[in-house]
Amino acid sequence: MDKVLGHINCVEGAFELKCSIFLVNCFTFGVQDMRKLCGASGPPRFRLKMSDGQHSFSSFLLATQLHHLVEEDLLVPLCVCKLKKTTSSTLSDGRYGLVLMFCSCYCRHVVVIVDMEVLQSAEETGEKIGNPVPFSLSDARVTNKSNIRNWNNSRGEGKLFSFEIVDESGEIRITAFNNEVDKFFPLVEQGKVYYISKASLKPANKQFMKLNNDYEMTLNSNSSIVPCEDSQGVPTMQCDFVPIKDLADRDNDAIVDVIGVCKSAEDVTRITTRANRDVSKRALSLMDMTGKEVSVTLWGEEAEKFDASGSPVVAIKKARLSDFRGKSLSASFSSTIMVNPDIPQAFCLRAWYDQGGYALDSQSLTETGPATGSSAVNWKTFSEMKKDNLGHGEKADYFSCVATVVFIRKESCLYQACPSADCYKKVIDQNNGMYHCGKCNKEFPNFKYRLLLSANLADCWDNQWVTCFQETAEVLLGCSAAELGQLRDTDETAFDEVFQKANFSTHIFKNRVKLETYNDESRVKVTVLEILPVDHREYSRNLLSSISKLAR
DNA sequence: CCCCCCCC
Repeated sequence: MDKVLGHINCVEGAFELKCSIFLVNCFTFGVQDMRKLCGASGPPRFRLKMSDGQHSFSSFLLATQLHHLVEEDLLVPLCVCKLKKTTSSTLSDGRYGLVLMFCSCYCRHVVVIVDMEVLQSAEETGEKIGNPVPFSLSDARVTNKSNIRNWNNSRGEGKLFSFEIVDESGEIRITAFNNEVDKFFPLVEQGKVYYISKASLKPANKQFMKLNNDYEMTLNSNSSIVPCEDSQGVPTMQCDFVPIKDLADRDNDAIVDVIGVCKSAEDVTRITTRANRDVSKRALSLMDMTGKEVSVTLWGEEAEKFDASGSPVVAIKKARLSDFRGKSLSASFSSTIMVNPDIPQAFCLRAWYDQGGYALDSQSLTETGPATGSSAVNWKTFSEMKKDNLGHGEKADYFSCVATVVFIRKESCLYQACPSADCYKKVIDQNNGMYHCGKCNKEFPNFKYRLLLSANLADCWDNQWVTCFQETAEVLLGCSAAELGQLRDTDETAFDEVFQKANFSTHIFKNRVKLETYNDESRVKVTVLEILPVDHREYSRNLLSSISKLAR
């Protein structure tokens, strides 16, 4: 049996049989299933699993004119037979393929045996020949493996990881949950080749699907993954590298493959995302023979483990291009990062760089320099923010301003949050000394205070309501959430003083602005990301610039 | 059964 059986995309031609001698191992499936399978009221049909000693395939159907072989006890498990004529066919309705777990996972194809001859009886054969590996997918190379991720939502909680596989017919994503994570996570390695069988197949949610496939697979308790030793001929990752210089002409949000020498790298830093997730990041500068550099941001573990020493060649498949600071790249969950990959383009770059490329006076497509004090700061007054419709685009806008606090809402500035380390969910007071967190789905005897401030800021021309979350609110009030909570509960005068002190203070506010719609009503929401002390030179420059714009 | 794609 040739390896062409059971490709990811199950093309019709894949079922041409290249070898005609098979060992019949066993019979499976009863009469009813076969009728369901055929969707007709014909005679019972027999499904056979056969192997050639190396691979087995379980979706053979015996043509009715050969049923006598079964009835005469000639075609029995372990006999050896020669298939003289076969046809392949596709089940017309994909649902049957799924219901029957035909071909283990994905294939709706069957091979109908039209003519065959029993060459050797079961008695003569004696035992199963070889140790055949089931076909469901052919050898499939793992191109991208995720970390283990936990989830927790209204439908429950658990852990999962996913990986992507490619063979000569296409690509598909496979996800493992819970028990299957423990079982398969250590086994699956990026770049290696496996036989994968008895996975479940389901239509992919196109909203999230980055791969070119309408389906995706889930591992279940019956699934098996067997490393394939002979991986020759299984395609390695195919990259279509874009020269760095050409990135300048590519659209924002384009997904590109890049390769370059890592000339420099930032240290890894921790940031908190808008979704309150702590994540590591590290930006690299990659350079190629076009003499241009571009900044690429790595995230999470990729950022932490990256080692820039020795200026390695870095290839990234599926990086996202952004127009932040000119042009820059970001690796995402679907990106594959390869350091010093074993490919010709990498050898070529290495040689070029070591033989003089390193000395090239390269230019970066990504503007660099400190965020404050450079032209990268997007200074706006509140009236400019409104006039320029900031935040009305698809993505949020960012701007900085110098403004004075004119009012802070004291009411509802604190909320009782879940005491778990990384959970900021508001807890429900059970009025029995316990507090319930809907996110962790647990009750706690305590809570932590968190700040959510609504403040009115004014500059010389206008004012604006803004939101400060925990960190910025603590800066604005000069007081921690825990301290403020304590004061509110014990010393109202001191609590009020905190607000009086913060009122009419002037700072640099770095903000995010986005139009948000609730119940058909749209309004611009301004969130303060950072509060910095006023640099008077900056302040003057900002004022002058605003005045001159106003004068025009 | 997830679905995060982040930061300026």
